[in-house]
Amino acid sequence: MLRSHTCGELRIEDIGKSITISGWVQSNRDFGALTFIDLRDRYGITQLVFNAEDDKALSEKAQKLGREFVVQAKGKVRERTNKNPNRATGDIEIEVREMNILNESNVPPFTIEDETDGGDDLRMKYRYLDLRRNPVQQNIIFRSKLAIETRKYLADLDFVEVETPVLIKSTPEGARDFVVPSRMNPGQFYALPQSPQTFKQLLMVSGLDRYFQIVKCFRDEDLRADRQPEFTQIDCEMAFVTQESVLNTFEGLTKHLFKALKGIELPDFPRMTYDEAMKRYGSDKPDVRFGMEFIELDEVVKGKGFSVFDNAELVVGINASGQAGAYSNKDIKKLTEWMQRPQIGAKGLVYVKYNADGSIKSSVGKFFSDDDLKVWLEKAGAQPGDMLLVLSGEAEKTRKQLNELRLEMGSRMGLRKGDDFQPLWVVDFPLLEWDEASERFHAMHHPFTSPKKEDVNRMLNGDHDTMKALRADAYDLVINGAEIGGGSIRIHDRALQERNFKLLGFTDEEAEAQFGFLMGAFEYGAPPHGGIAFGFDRLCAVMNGQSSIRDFIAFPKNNQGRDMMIDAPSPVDEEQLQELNLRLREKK
RNA sequence: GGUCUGGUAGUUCAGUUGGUUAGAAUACCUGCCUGUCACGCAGGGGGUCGCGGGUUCGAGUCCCGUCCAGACCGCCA
Repeated sequence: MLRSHTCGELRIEDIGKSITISGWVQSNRDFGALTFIDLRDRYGITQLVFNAEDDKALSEKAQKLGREFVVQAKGKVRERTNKNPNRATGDIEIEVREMNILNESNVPPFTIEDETDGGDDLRMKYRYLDLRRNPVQQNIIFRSKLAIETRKYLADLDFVEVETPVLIKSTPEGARDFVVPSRMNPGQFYALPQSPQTFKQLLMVSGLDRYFQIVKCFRDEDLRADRQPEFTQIDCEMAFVTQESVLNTFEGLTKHLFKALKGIELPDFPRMTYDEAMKRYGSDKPDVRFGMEFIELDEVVKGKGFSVFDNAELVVGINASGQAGAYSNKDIKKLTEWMQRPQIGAKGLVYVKYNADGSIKSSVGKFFSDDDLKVWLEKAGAQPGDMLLVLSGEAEKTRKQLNELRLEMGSRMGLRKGDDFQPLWVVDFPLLEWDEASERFHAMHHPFTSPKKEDVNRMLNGDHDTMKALRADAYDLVINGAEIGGGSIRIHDRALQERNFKLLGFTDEEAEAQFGFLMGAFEYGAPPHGGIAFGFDRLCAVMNGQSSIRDFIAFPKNNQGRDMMIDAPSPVDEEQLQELNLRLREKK
């Protein structure tokens, strides 16, 4: 028996017991005649004591234990003379009688502690050591529990977990596909799924009624802190439902997960249309933990001879409450420069400080009298001490820029608290988005999304401008400004689906070649259906107040899509290429 | 495809206007120490300053290129 107890479970009640524990050496505190070893495993840390008076040879052996050695110790639990209140096992220690070194360890390249000194690349290269650290281990355990609770909740609602294939067909729509050559079909390729979308719809045609899957998806796009090339979704689909049923079901799931894992009872989720979200927050995934909503100022700023505003499509601002005193001219200048960085690209930033003493100071004081500015402040509901920040220009761009500013100010003002969770549904997304560059429509969600019932006829018969105004039964779950999930009611009618492909620029032949199987299925009694997919990694991160998903994935990839531990991707043998009928292009 | 930040001891970092033998903390090694839990004390070893080129009497420092890492924009139906 390598252990009778874990390193986390012995307590004062266990005093006197003879036990065996195994684990890793966390630290070695050597006092000559007395040696303390902290032994660590997933469950905790227990202190071992070696006394040279009792057993000199054993004590000397203990003195030589290095960090991360794997050790088995047999001995007696005893009460400590100096207790450690910071540790669950701090009342007891093990008086060791026998010790075996199960394995030695090199000196680790970074400290295996809650706060490590290791940089990101080292941690990724030695991920198996990083995963020994308690915070990362807790994240992985959290993820496991989240998956288990998801399965429990959905299974109770009669959802069936179905595995869909990983080797599927490449489609040019949407994200880039990862592609896998087929040895048995020379010159042909599988693609890894960006999502199991068409399969889950087919399962609805099959009458499975309620499907879910916790499933890996793959997208060959550039990465971010919250984007990995392979990621996990809680993927779901339901037959005979309206949007309302889908939202209620997955609001229920989300509430259950927060209750089960965080002990938090979330109130009902507010709903906001896409248009409203854009108008009030300049984003389709607003962080509603704080207000600072957009204030449109066009009516009160135009026609006063300030050409920047007069020529702008939109003049819009936010009120940074209580910030007038906190920003010197230099600070404003810095903030303006921050807004002018190419990532944001604002032309400038207008401020109006409503000072605590009631006086007004503004970067556009030359063009507007105090009385003019007071009208702005009134419109913004500003109080003395507040500061108005105003942008102007082309409407869509300006809203996007002000969204960045709002989030930045929210962060600076400490309004985006990690332990505050504010979910909302964003609904009524546009069905189609006109892309100027390629002069064609793109599906806002995906090409299987149904227009709203009242828009179906307009979609079948309308002109170009009508198409721009079509609304979809598409919805996103947003928590704290992060898009956690998205879904829609799907098209289940062949004619409507054909029309949609046509609008998206498919020829009939292309649509048939790529999605004929789906449209064919629609002709055999496809029920109305809809669904949703949650970003599982993101949900883990957001529930823990973090923005990077990497620490919730056991073996993540870096910015370049590389696994730095196994060093993938890597070249393959010429022989392997030949077998796959592939030839690499000569390097230029 | 682009923008920004960084790369100096095992690790995390400092390194002034270009100027002597490149430092600190921590880790590591040796010795001492019976109540530590960030143990303490004394001593020691440890550097291709990412790589290549250039400017200069002289480059960790300036310039050009390149590689790597991170954040972001584009992209992500």
